[in-house]
Amino acid sequence: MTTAGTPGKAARRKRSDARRNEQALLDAAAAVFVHAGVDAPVRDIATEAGVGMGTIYRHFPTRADLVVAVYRHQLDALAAAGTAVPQAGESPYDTLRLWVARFADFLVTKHGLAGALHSDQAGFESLHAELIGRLLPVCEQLLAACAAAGQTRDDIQPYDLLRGIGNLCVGAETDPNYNARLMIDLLLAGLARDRSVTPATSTE
Amino acid sequence: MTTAGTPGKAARRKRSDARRNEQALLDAAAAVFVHAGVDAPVRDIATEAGVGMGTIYRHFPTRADLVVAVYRHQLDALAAAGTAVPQAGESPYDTLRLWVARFADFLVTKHGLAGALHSDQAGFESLHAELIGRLLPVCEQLLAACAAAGQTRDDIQPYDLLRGIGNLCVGAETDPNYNARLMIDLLLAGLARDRSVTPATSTE
DNA sequence: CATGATACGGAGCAATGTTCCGCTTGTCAA
DNA sequence: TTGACAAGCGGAACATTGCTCCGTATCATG
Repeated sequence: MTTAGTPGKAARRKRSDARRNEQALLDAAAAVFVHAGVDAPVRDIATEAGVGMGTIYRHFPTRADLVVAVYRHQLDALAAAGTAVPQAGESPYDTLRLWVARFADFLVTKHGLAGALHSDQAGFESLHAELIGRLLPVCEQLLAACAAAGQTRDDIQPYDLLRGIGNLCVGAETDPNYNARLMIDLLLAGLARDRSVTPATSTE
Repeated sequence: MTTAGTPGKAARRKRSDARRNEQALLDAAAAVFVHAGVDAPVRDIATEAGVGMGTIYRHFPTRADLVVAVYRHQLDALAAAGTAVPQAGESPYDTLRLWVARFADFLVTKHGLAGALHSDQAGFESLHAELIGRLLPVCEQLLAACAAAGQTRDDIQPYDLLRGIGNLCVGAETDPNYNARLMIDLLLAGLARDRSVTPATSTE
C-alpha cells in the first residue's frame, strides 16, 4: 500500500493537474505578493493563477502555508547562511551581525512580511511557527558563539533577539522616515559586552 | 477641531443627546478595547454603547479618532511626564530611560495598540500621526539632553527611536515568550556612548 | 406648542475570508 | 481503448466587517 502516511518518502504521486496547479499558485502568489503584499486577497491570487477558490484552499489551507511555500528557498538559504563556516578573521559577533543583516533584508524586502509575522491575524501563527522553527536554532548557535567568546551578554534569549529584530523591521519598507537598520544596529550594540567590538556605526 | 471654526470659543453647544452618546461611545469603546483590542468590530462598540452604526461614524469618522479620544488622557500624561523637571541626581539618560519605560507600558497595556499603530490598515495613519505629533517633541527634547550631556550618540533621530521602541512592543502582550522590555533595554544600551552609564539591566 | 435643525438607527452595499458540493479529469487496470 | 472511480476542480454561497445613506425621531428655541 503506497498510500500517504509513510514517514520516509513518496506516497502516491499527486495527479498531474494538481501538481501543475500547485506550481501555478506558487508563481501567481509570488507575483501578487510583490505588488500587493502578503495580505493580498485570496481571490486575486486564485485569479492570477487561473484557478478557483477551492483549489487554493486545498493546496494551501492557510495563508501562511502559501507564504511559507513561496519563500521556502530564501528561508533555507537564510538558515544555511547562519551555519556556514565564517570567513577567516571574522569574530562570532561579526558573524552574528552579518546574519542579522541578512535576516532583516529578508523581512524588509518582502512586502509586509514583518508586519504579518507579528500580527495576531488568524492563519499567520503557523507562519510565525515555521520561521521560528527554522531560524531559532541558527540564531541560538550564533548567539552562543558570541557569548562563549565573551563578546556579548550571555543572558539574552535567542527568541527575544529574533523577535526583536523582526519587530524592528515592521514598516521599514513603507515608512521612508524610519531607519530600521540603524535601530537594529543599536540593538546589536546594546548586546555587545564591550563597546569596542562594535564596528563602524559607533562614533570615532 | 471640534468646533465649527470660531477661533475663540464655543461654537454652538452640541445637542444633549449627542453629548450623551459621545460619552457612551467613549465608555463603550474603552470597555470593548480591553477585552477585544483596538481592532474590535465597530458594530460591537456601537452595540455596547447602545447606539446605531451611523452614530459612531458621525462622532468618530475613523477608528483612529475613537482610539485617540479614548486614550487622550494617558497620551497627555505621557507627554507631560517627559517634560516634567527630572528628579535631583537623575542624569538625562536616566530620564530618557524612565520615560521610554512609561511609553512602552502605555503601548503594551493597550491591547494591540502597538500593532495597530504600525499596521498599514486604513484609518490608522491618523492615530500614528496623532501619537507622533504629541510625543515626538518630547522624545526629541529628552534625546537632545542626553546627547548634550555626552551620554548618548548624537546621530539618532528621535523619530527612529520612538518608532523603534514602539515596534519592539508589538506582541509583547500576547506572546508570553517575548520579553519586549529587555529588548528595549538593549536598544537603549546601544544608544549610550559609554557602557558605564547603563545601569545593570534590572530584570522586570 | 410649532417648527426647523440636529442627530439617530439600522438597512444595505462592498470587500474579503472560508466552506461545500456537484461536475470534470487523470489514472490505472482490464 | 475503454470504463470506472478516486482525486481534483470551480465558483456559488455564506459569514464577517467596514462604511454610507436616508427616512425618522428628538432636541432647542421662539
